[in-house]
Amino acid sequence: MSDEDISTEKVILEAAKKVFLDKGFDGARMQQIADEAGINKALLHYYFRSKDKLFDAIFEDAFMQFLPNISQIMVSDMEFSEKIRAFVGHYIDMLLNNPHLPIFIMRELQRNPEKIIEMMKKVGINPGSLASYLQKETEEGGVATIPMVHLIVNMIGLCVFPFIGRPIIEGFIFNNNTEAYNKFLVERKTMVADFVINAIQIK
Amino acid sequence: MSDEDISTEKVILEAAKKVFLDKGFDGARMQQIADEAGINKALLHYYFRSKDKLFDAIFEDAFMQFLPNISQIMVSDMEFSEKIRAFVGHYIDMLLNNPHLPIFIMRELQRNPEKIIEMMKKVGINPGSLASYLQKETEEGGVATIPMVHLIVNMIGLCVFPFIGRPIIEGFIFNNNTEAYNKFLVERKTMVADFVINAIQIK
DNA sequence: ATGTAATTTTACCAACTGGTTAAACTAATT
DNA sequence: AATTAGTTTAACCAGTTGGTAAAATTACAT
Repeated sequence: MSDEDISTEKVILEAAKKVFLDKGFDGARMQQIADEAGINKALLHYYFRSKDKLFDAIFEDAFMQFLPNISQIMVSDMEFSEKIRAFVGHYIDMLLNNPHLPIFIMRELQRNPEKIIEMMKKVGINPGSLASYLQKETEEGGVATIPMVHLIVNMIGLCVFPFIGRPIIEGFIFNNNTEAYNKFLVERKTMVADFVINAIQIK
Repeated sequence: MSDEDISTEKVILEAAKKVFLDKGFDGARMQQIADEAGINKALLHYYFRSKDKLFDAIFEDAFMQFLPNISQIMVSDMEFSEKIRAFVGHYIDMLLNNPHLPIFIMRELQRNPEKIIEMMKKVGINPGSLASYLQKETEEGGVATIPMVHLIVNMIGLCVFPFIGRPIIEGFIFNNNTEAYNKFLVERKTMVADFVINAIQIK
């Protein structure tokens, strides 16, 4: 019982994640999720009573996965530039494994912005305290005095944007050459790090 | 006839733009667009035969508006750093006037990536030639040898991302303080320009 | 063997949605 | 007065969608 139970639940969650991430809540169909999971619609409602409940389960997981664990790296004892290199590398790697994550999160948060409050409670991190910690470190370390909030947004944006803007970049810049686009994404692991490190160096 | 005709069509288009940009194609309802326009559903179909046709009219406009006219500025005779400052300033200004544009474009292009081909035909620009033009200019001008494709994506990403990620930035970083978030956006006009210029300077 | 939970099958429902139709009304044109 | 295009009203339709109900089946555990 328990074995099958868990595995079926996981199969459903995986199928739901796939469909929801691709189509969004409004575009997703319960039937499609059932098909993807290899079960029928009735069983879907047997495990998760409603589309909303199923979606919530997916979204919470996805949001946690999307949240860069920036603190963990940034509070280590590396050189500041090495911290940036480590963060960018890890974060882009995660996005390469979950390319649909960013647009999904953004799309659904725009559909229901109040959700952000719910999420803030479930996550313990406090971006404010991290920012002031880093602000101090950079000021002491001969790094340009860019407000830390901007630096954090810049870093995340540089990592995330190429995934959100995939159709435009792949289609417009790379003439629909998927291979070139993927190579471009991998290149960015070093390219973005160099870019950021250079940007905050005092001349 | 012609007078009323044009004005009603515009009213519908404005209403449709508002609803589509906010809800996306899947989330938008024809009834809601009719209400927003202050007319009834029948008249909506009288002017635009179907939801798809109405959406296409909106999307094409929105896409053109979103496309940064990067070439125009970049081929002028300014200093390279001034070009960057001008581009970032103009582009962020446009986004401040159309804050929902980025997430709308990204969402709908993900829903129907083939659309990018249709759009490429309607737009004359060729990002490839611009990139090689700029590449030459920077190499001659003592600027760091960052591949121009990365530089362009970086610039656009730095401008666009704060608008796409609004709920996260406003909610998570600014504790839902909308005023602080807006101030942050305006700051970025100089902040992003400085950041990019610094990043590509050779030390 | 018996009971129990998981699963399928099938049929079904109510609400919603895009879209249509036709008749009537309005206001400006001729 | 007659015409015409724009617009409203209101009813309606067919397809889709989330969700339910119930009976039958499967598989496992006691």
